[in-house]
Amino acid sequence: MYQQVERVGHDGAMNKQPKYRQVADALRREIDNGAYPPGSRLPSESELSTRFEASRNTVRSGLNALVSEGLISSSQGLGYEVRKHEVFELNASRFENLTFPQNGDAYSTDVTNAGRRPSQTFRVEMTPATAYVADRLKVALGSTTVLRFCHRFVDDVPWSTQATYYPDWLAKQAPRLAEPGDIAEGTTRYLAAAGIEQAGYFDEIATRMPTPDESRLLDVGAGVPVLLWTRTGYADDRVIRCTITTFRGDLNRMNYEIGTLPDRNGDERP
Amino acid sequence: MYQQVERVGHDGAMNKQPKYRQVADALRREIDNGAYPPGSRLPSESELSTRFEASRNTVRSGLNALVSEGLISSSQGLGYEVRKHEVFELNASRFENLTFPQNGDAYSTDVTNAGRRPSQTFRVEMTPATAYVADRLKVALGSTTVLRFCHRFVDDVPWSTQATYYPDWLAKQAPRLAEPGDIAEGTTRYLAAAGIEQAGYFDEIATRMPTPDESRLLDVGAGVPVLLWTRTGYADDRVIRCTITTFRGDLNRMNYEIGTLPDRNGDERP
DNA sequence: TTGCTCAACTTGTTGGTACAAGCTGATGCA
DNA sequence: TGCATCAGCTTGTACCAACAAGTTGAGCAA
Repeated sequence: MYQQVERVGHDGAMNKQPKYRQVADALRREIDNGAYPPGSRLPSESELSTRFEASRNTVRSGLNALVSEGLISSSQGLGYEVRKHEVFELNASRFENLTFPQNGDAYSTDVTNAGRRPSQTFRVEMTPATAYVADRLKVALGSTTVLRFCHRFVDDVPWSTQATYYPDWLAKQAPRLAEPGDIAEGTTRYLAAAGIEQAGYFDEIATRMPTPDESRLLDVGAGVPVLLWTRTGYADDRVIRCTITTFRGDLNRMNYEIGTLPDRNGDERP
Repeated sequence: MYQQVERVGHDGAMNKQPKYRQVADALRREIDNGAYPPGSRLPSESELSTRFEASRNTVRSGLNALVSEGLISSSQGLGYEVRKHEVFELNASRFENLTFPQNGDAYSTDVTNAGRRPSQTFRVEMTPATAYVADRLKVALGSTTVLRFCHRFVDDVPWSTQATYYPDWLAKQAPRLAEPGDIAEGTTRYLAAAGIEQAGYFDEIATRMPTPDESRLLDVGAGVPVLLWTRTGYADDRVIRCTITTFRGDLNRMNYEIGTLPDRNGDERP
């Protein structure tokens, strides 16, 4: 039942692409052209099967490729939808200082300023340092750290997770870090009051596909990478914290302003 | 021929996961445990088919999920291999100045310092500004820009593409920008000699799955996102360039040092 | 009108088969 | 010995069939 689709006379150029890829390429082209705008639904598998003279499985392979590219998503019973991308800008270089109302970064402020509604769940726990965290905090692997963990939402859509690790010595010096509740005035301000002023930080940005855990927390399907942001904060020569933030890659972009640059106004798309 | 694998007595907990997902989860666990270390080969589809008492198609679905996660890769005739991740660090905040030997960023220097061999192909062309570039360069959509394009390799492995766009007015002021050859002393130094000194820049970092073009240029298969780095350079109030760099997300990590921080030495893993 | 059921759509899962095509090592010929 | 060939492994592509399960709207019942 195998049939190689050679269509030489039909296509002009020698066409050695497998059928499922032809399907994917054709649909991708139509999506790019705007024939299927963001948010619209694609024809059903059986319709595409008829159109491309291919079996349902072959069409599914093609669609699956587009899902992996992050171009479309599917839901059982509903069909395939062209994905929308509304990117949220994160200004990471704005130096953290005491004027920020809460928790070290400008999440709530930025989201509210964008006219969206922020919400989050929060927990505190003591946890042994993983290799990654131990390296950055300059503590022994497995030694105790205080973890303050946020799961953040924008308009009730899962947006990011943020895990901040503090070394044990700092938690002794600033005991409220290890207490379960929120720190009303913000951790940065609280630490400053305790004599710990963050003087600089080191940011690392990486990307990869989400682990199953991350897929669950951020509610991302196949084809959406995560953006990993690790910020290690220093006061003098001491590491005072390590913050690992996981973003949905399709909804976020990080910005850094360095040196002298004019006032920015207009917004732009990816 | 459909059979739901309910295995209640066997598994204890109610097991409602589809079979292909059970396969993926089991293999992921074994890879994480080190049973299949990076670079090693997985059992063949038919062996897995026997082990999991599933059809080859079902096993392929499970393996496909792991490929999409970026955990393994497959090659026809060879089998499935657990992916290795050697991450290359890119220090993006080191302020660009005249001491850099070439082309605006520290690519060759960094790669050579890491004991790897850099190589690149290069081309120059005049091209109309896309919406993305026009926005950043503050020029009209479709107006002429000079594009200087690099395709970069590390030890002959495709690593990144870098497209730098210069506005037309700048190319008139610094005509060698539009000439096809390399600028020996580096574009930054050349522009400084022409009276254009970059005073600051604005960086944007995003991630997504590669387009087919990017997959080809960077030689990435399914499951590897790209890291997009856009740097817009300013001199006084004028935008002098916009550089869009595309990295393989599995091989690169970007770093920013901001504020005062101690000397860093030890290296670390993701 | 309101609310429920159900048919008819959608995609998801699992099985089967067949052949194409890439890789490797054994075999055999020169 | 050296080289070409080929058998036997691997994954890749393509088809078929059947049933599970989520969604929606039509239509009937209260």
